[in-house]
Order: sequence, then C-alpha cells, then structure tokens
Amino acid sequence: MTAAEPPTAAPAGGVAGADRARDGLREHKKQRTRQALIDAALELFAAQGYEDTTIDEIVAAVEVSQRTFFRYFATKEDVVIGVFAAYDRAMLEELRERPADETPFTAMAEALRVALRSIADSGPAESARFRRLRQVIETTPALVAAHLAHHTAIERALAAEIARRQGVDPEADLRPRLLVAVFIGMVRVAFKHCAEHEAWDATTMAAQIDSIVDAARRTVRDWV
Amino acid sequence: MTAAEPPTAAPAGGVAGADRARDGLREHKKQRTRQALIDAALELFAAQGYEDTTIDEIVAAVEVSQRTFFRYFATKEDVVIGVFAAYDRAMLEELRERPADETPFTAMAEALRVALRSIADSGPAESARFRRLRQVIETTPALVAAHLAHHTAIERALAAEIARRQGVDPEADLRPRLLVAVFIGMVRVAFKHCAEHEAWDATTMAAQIDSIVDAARRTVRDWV
Amino acid sequence: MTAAEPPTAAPAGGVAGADRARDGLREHKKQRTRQALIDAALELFAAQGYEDTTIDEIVAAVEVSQRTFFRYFATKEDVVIGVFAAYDRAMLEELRERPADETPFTAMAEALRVALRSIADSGPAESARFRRLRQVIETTPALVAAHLAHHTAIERALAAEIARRQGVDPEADLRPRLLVAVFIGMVRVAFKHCAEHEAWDATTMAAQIDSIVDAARRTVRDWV
Amino acid sequence: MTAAEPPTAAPAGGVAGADRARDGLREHKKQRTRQALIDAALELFAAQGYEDTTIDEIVAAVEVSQRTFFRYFATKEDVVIGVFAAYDRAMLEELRERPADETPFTAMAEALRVALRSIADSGPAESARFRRLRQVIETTPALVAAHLAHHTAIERALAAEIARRQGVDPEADLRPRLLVAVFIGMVRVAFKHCAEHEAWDATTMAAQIDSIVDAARRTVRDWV
DNA sequence: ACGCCCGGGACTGCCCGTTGTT
DNA sequence: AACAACGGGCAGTCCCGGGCGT
Repeated sequence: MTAAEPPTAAPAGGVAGADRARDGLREHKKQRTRQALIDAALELFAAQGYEDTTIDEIVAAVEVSQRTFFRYFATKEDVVIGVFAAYDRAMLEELRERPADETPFTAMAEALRVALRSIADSGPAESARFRRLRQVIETTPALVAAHLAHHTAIERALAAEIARRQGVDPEADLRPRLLVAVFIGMVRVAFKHCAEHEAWDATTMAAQIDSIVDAARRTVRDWV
Repeated sequence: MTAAEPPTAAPAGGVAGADRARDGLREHKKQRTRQALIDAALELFAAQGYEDTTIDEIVAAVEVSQRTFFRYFATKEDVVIGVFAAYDRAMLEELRERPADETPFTAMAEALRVALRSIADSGPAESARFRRLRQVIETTPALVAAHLAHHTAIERALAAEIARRQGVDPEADLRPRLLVAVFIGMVRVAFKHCAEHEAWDATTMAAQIDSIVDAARRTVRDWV
Repeated sequence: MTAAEPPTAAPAGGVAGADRARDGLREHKKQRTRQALIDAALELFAAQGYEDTTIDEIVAAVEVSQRTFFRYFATKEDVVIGVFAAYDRAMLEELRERPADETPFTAMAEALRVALRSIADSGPAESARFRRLRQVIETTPALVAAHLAHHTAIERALAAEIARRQGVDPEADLRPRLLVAVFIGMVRVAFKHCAEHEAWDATTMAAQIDSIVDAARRTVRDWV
Repeated sequence: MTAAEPPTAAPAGGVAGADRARDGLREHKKQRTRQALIDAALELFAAQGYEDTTIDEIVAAVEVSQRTFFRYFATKEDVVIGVFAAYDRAMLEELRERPADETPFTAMAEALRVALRSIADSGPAESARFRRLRQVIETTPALVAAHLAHHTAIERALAAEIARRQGVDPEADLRPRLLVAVFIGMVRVAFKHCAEHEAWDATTMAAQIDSIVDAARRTVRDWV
C-alpha cells in the first residue's frame, strides 16, 4: 500500500476499446502480456477452480515471473475483479448518455441492459470471457466478497452521475446514494438469480433485466 | 474446506444472551477463552489497525497458541465479522416479533432500530464493543468486503422471514429477496453515512434510522 | 514415541484370522471400529488421494473423534502400512512351513506366491482391500517411502528365519541378511513392474512371481 | 505440488564440483546461503537429534527466514537426503567410466568404492559432513525411510546405465532393474552393518565393500 | 477409558520490498 | 531504467501428541 503506484486502474482493454494509442509498441507489448495473464488465469480458474490455482501456475503458463504478475495486478483477486470493472465502466458510460426524461432507476436499468447487449454483440471471444468471469466469481466465496466490495467503489461514481442528472448536491442529499444502493441491490438479486439458473451469458442476463426491474418496482410500491 | 466442521458458529456470547448453560466448566472455559481473544483482538485492532495486527500479537496477549486461535475463529476476519453476526441475529429475532400489519420495509427498519437500541441499553461495555467493531470494519477495506459478503448470508434468512410474513413462496417469488436487497442497501448507506460523520455508537445510529428510512421512501417514490 | 504404548501392533484382523477370541464383546467392538476406520480411510484415499484426505474426513465418516483414530493407528500412514503388514506376516508364516530342501530363495518366493494366492482366495472383499492398498501405496510417494521402511523391519524377521533354516549365526554371518535383501529387492521390482502394468490384484501378481524369479536367477548368474 | 518448480535439484555443491560458475554474485550468494543452512542443520541434528531440531532453530542460526529455508529445501528431510543425493550422483558418474569388461555388479561395486574414496580424499570438512550425514540418517527412522525412498529414484538411473552397458532394452528386459535392486540391497546391508559397528566414515566403509561383495557373491551362488 | 481441548511443528500460498542483472 | 530473482513475513492448514475432565 505504500508502494509507488498500485495497479488495477489499467487501461481495461477489451470493452471500452479505442484507448489512446500513445507510446505504441511498449504500451502494446504490455497490453499483450496483461491480456495473456488474464486469459491464462481465467482458463485455469475455470478448469481447476480459483482457490486451487496458484499464481505460480498462472505465470508459468505465460512464462513471466511472479513479480511481473504483481506489476499488472495488485492481487490474485484483481485479475477477476479488475477485468470485471471494465464492464462496470462501460455501463457508467451508457448511463451518461441516457435521455434526461427517464427516471434515474430506469436510466440505470437501461444502461445495464445496453451494456450487457454490447458484450453479447462483441463476438464469441468476449462473450466467453464474460461467461467465465461470471461463473468463477459466483462459485468462489472470496470473489463474491471482493466483487461486492468493488460495487461500493462504483456506487460512488454512479451516485455522482445521478446527482448530476437530477441536479442535487451529492454530499448533502442522500437520495442519489440510496437510489444507487437500491439499484445495485436489485442487480445483485438479478445476477444471483441468473447464477442459480445457470444462466451465465450476457444475452440471457440482459433478457432477464426487464422482468426483474418490473418485480422491483412492484416490490417497492407494495411493500415499502 | 471439506474438513469436519468450521468454527464461527460459536454461541456468540454477548447480545443473544441466555445461552444454554449446559456442560459447565469445559464449556465455560471455552467461552472465557473466546471472549478473551475477541477483546484482545479488538483492542489491538483499534490501537494499531487491523492489517498491522498479527495473529501472533493477539495470541500472545491471551497467552494461547496460534492453533487455538484458529480453533475458535476460521480466519482473522472472522473475529470481527463473526462477532458482528450476533447483532444481525438479534435484529432477525426482533423482526420475527414485529406486528403483521407493518409493511415489510417498516418492520425491518423498526427491528433494526430496536436492535440498535438494545445494544445501547446493554451497558457501556457492550456499547464500546459495538463502537470499536463498527470503527474497525469501516476503516479496513478487507473487512468492509467481508462484512458485505456476510450480508448476503443474512439476506437469505431475512428474505425467508419476509416471505413467511407475506405468505409467498420464497423460491418462486423474487420480491422478498428484492425487498431485503433494497433494505440492506439502505442500511449500508445509513451506516456509511454515520461513519463519515464519525457517529460510531449505537445510540446515534438508531436515531439516524428514521430520517434515512424517510429519505429512502421518498427516493423510491420519486425516482424509481 | 515416549507415550505409553504405540498402536500398530494391533491384531491385524483379516488375513491371519483365528485371533484368540478372548474377552469377546469389547474386543469385538474394537475390531469393528478399527475395520470401519480402515475401510473408510481406504475408500477416501482411493477416491481423492492419500495426501488430499484429512484425518478429519476419515473420522467424520466413521463418526468417532480424532483422538480415537490415533488410538488405533499411530499415524495416518499406519492405516495403510499397518494393514499391509498383516500380509507380510502371513508370508512369514508360510516361509516357516516350506520344506527344508528348497533353497532359501526358492522357499521365500514360494511363500510369497502362496500368501498372494490365499489373499485371492479369501473372497472379493479381501481382494478389493488388497488391490486398493497396493494402488494407494504405489501412487503416493510418502507411502512408498513408509512401505520401504517397513520392509526393513520384516527383513530382520526373514533373515532370522533363513539363518535358522541354514543353521548359521545371524549375527556373525551376513549371508542371511544379504539373501533377504536380494529377495526383497526382487519383490520390489516385481511389484513395481505390476504397478506399471496396472496389475493391482493378488492373482495377477502371484502369476508374475515365477517369471520374475526366473529372470532374477539368470541375472545373478550372468551379471554378478 | 503442481507449482512451477520444486527445489532440491540445486547444484549440490561439494562433491560433484566444477559447477558452471556462471552468473557470479547472485548465484554465489545462493550457494553460500544453501551451504550455511546445510551445515547449521547438520550440526544441530548431530548435537540434539533430527526430530528435536526445529526449522526455527536452523534458520535462527543462519539468520534467514523460515520461508527462505523452504525455498532451498522442499522439506526438512530434504536437507539430509538432498545432500546425500549428491554422493549418489557422483557414484553414477564413476559407473559411467568403468571399463566395459567388468561384470555389471563388479562395475557398480567398484564405482561405489571409488566414490567413497574420493569423499575421504576431499579433506576433513567433506569427510565430517559425510560422517554426520550417515549418522543422522541411520539413527532417525524417518530419514531411513526417506533415504530408502530416494534409492528407488537413483535405481532408475542406475538401471538405465546398466542397460546401456549391456546393450539391452531397459523397458522390456527386467534384468537391469533386478541387478540394480540386488546391488542396492547389498549396499543397504553393508551400510547398516557399518552403522552397527559405529563405522561412519567413508574410509572404513570403502574398505568394507570388498568383503561384503564377496559375501554377496557366495550368497547368490549357494542360496539362490 | 474415552473423548475433549490444546499445543506446536511442518509446510504452503499470497504478497511485497530490495537487490542484483540486462 | 526496466525487469526479474531473491528474501521476508503473515495467514492458514494438517498431522500428531499430551493432558484434563467426564
């Protein structure tokens, strides 16, 4: 934690795309290594489980040193969570472009749906990556915890965007944060619901969102 | 993880009270050791931070072996999370006794408020323990994550109770789970809000609940 | 090793049969527990490997305490090695009854062959036990080592018997010990050869003995 | 166990000599640490016994961390067995240079004798190391077992060399393996015999080889 | 006597700071 | 100056023995 600079905030590579190509070459090679580590890790996690995969195995597959691994990812968890974070960023971008007349909740739900759709439309490689990611997260308690924790990080950004949309002060007014908390809660239920029905792919999940959003609306109307 | 039986499920001791006093002596000594470990750990965590406290320091303070520590607590986290879980159980009990005519959301909010109150009323020792617990959790990212994960465990129990109250099938109907997710989301915002204002004690937190519940209602009415 | 009395030398149960039935009941129950532990352990070892099976899992399967396990077996290894020792004892008995006009080497080889046959003839349960035993030993380095070490224990007894047969002083004359070492070496090669050809059952192994004995004779004649 | 690469295969340092001196500094420092650990361990083992010496004591003597110890040696046993393995490798080298007209058995016996001699001729430090090694192995059951197991590893290499010498197929023809087994058996008896007569040094052991080889020949001629 | 609890040593995996290498 | 090897440290698990209580 005292080190120069923690990783994780790496360029994401994959979803957001179109990274500034500055520096070329060197930067390019780094992205290659990073992606190779991610793919090797994900493959091993899927094959033999997250806990039963050691960093040594991952770096052996890519033929780099352990130390290099930790230059790209702060922790073992970070391979999974960090990659997933790219999807969250994509959803945030979508949110920024939702029309102003949607209610905040609707805007978020639609942003999520679009983001999931665009994963499904990014080709089979991306889809497979997403599926494996979902699966390994949901079947590993430690990753569930880490993923949950990651949510709180994105909550901040979402709340700020909602506050901007609604023109309120994000510090004084708790409503944006509450709304985001409600939304994230719904998403968690939705994702878990999908996991329980072995629906790991983005397409199915996108399709589920509508009905869950509907259920959520009814719930808060009747029971709150 | 496949081994005989993990710890953690220990009688908690403190809030729930009135544990069956069977066995005496042996059982009694165990409770003493357990409590001593908890107190030593909490003290050290508060004094020098969670990460900077080693198991060795904790067991040295109580004069037991490392091995003994791990017999009482599955992980270092478990000292904090496991103790906190007792409060959650207390809240669940309160929920069971809420009148049937309250809406589920109100019932949960009231149950939480009563549970917090009863901590405050349990005397200064218990209050101090709660305060330290809150503080160390909120100031340690790893514990925030673990605590979040723990929430999902209690969610199940809460959702089951809500389903029972409302007479619906908890498997088929997603509404209980959604409601609980919304509620937990609100609680998280509330707790975080308190943390940001350095309000760590149960009394203050109980007092805050009402206004946050109010804000939550307005939020879902206007923005969902 | 300083303890009251180490286990291991337990009545063997299985091969030697005809245990003095003194005490009945109590003794009987102990044998039941012992056998249950053996079978549970062997099953787990076969299913998930020796190293990946914990004592906790074994005792959980039989529903006794860890401490009880260690009252019957000195170590985890001992379950495997101790059971196997019974077969070695049977072979030693056979050796005592070989006719005096056989050469010592022939006598030992025949004794082994008869012992293997009698395992095969003891019914499928015993055969299965033997097969699993062989398999788990040969596929676990730690057990190979322990088994080898056990051999040195039986070597002493065999050498004494050979010395008696040949009427020489076992202390002064190294020949009995050398002969036994040679024989054990041959057996090891034979067993390993069988393992490499996935021949775990007593029947096949007995059948192999003759040809290996033959090869051994040729080897020492031509190459020593 | 699936991890990148286990230790032990380190350059041995001592007998084989003439290791490629490449790298300097880093490599040199490693050799220093490794040797320091070996000497500290052997000294402690000799003084207070193998079982009664903890890893903590060893690393304290060299002032490195436990973790470092386990980076150099896979297990506590490995300090002893791994070092001894260097001698075995030396014997194997000698075997390769034995004249082709010796019988395989004679060649192995001579190779062993020469290897022992060269230890004795390597100066008092090396001699002392060998003596302590022999002594601690023979007086510790766990090490006897491990050493025996190690033999099976070197057996493979010896058998391959014998097969090459005799121009036979080491897979199909069991004779090389049988011959090696016989030879190893003889060595074991010889070493044990020396141990029983408190002859731990390489010189005495080399001197004993001849008479034991003789006895072995007589034994297989008369009793097989 | 029988099972609990406890101690403790071996060993592994994750992660990080430093140091030598290219 | 980037990089990887090396060493350190801590959490956590398993095996096994001894002592206490029931």
